[in-house]
Amino acid sequence: MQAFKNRLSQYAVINDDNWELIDNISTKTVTYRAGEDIVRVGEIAETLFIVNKGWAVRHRTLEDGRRQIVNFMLPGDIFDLQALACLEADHTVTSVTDVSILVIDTREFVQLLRTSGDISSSFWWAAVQEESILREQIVRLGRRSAKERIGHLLLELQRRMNGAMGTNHKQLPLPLTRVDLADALGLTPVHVSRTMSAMRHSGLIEESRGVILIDDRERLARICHFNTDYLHLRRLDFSKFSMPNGSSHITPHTNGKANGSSRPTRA
Amino acid sequence: MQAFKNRLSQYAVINDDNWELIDNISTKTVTYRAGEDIVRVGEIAETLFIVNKGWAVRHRTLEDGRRQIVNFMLPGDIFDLQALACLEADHTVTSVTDVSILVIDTREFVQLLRTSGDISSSFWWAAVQEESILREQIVRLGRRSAKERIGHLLLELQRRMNGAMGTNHKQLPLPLTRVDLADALGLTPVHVSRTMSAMRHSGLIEESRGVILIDDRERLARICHFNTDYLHLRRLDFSKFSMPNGSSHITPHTNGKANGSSRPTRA
DNA sequence: CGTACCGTTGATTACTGTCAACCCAGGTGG
DNA sequence: CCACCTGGGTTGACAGTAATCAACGGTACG
Repeated sequence: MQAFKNRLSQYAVINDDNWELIDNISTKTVTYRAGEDIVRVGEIAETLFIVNKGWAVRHRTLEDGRRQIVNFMLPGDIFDLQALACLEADHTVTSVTDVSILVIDTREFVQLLRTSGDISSSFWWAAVQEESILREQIVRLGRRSAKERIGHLLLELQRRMNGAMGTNHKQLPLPLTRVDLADALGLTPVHVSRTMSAMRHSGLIEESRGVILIDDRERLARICHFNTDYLHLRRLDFSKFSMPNGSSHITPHTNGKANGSSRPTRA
Repeated sequence: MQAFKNRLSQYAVINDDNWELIDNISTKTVTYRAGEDIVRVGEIAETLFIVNKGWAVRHRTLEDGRRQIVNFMLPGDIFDLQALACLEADHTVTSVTDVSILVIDTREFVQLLRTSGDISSSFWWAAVQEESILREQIVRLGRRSAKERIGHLLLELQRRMNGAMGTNHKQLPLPLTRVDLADALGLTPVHVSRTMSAMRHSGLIEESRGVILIDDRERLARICHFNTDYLHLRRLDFSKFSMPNGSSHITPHTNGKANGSSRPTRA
């Protein structure tokens, strides 16, 4: 849960009662070895998942073998919120590294959402951010060159990893093969390899033993038109969700105006 | 609201009390001429929107002018659910045709979600479907040829329009230029034109005065690897959201087991 | 020490982009 | 009623990015 809390605490003001509620969510930890399927197409999920450690991908394979990675799931990411609607999974989720996953029962989770507006908001924010990342992936695939796609993705993953870990490193441990990158970026592994080596030669990135180093983030960001707006990294205003004064019985653990002070700030 | 109700009623069992709640949502109707911006990048939305009539697109333009359409908004589609998190819009929404839009106040909407589990579920389902459509767009852009992208998008739009209108036509009125299609599909207008004319010659589609006719849907679907699973067109099971027996005070208009019968069916 | 997996590089092909001309329908105005 | 204009759409010639096919090299591991 730590990674999710890291992520959240940077962007939202959560009071102690609510941190306690989050801590008390009853979870089961499950681990998978690298390359195992966590969710399969067509399954109806009964649970939500939060990545605790390791990387996973959501992907789809067409009948003729073409594979597209839809998004990467990093520590702190929640997935299958769609389980709440009890729908069939339309993609497979597979671990990339060894992973540990927190499993949350859907019914219990829905109850939790009812008890606290702040918690609803937290998860809602996470869902909005995820969707936003999907939209950016669409722009990446539709309108960027190979070099831009690679640089842009690396910057995104770096930002997200730092958010999950509560760090701000220039290094990015990247447990992905050229095939993975190609399948995420709509390219072939050969072309990814070629393009990355060109980027290495022009000093945009360095790479050694699975770790990417981006020395001049500004420069890479300029070249790739990377802009963090879509990650919604600003402080949140949760007042929309706070309970009206007349109905505090819905929220036993918080009072209606607890977050009145959390106006949006231009971090 | 009719289009949304059409869409919803095909996939969910909603009881009369809840239909009434939906009908009583207080909305304001706003109309825009073709080509006007409805939501601009960077704005913080205070409202939700439901498309009532006409088409709109969500899109983003890079600094150098490259433009990507992220998704199409058809009648019955809800947008800016992210307004609930009070976040800045990361894309612009623009009308394609003249449109009429229902505007719903966020606060009031959040209240409504609290009063009925069925209503929460309906909107949740819509949100999940939307996200699913985004994921399919990613696969389309990443791993499909020009011909497949075009055919696949046309089939999706046809299915969605029929869902919104409650019809099952072979015709699809398509108010999009080649430029729009190109910007949605990550191609150039010239190539879209060429590819569509090839598709016309091979009898995959017909086109006259802005209306596409897909005579042999099966054939086109086979060629484009189109599969409707991602649209989640099956009956929903809302029991996850139904209130537990002990807390019916939260849901004055419905009792806890009203939807016990809506098991998922293999339509 | 050989196998397996991954990354790299070269040669060639092909799909899609670019630039530019032309066409056509619809609306406007003389 | 017809010349004119405008915004799509189409077509051709050519260019360029990325895909394909294939060989080779390095590192990990049994």
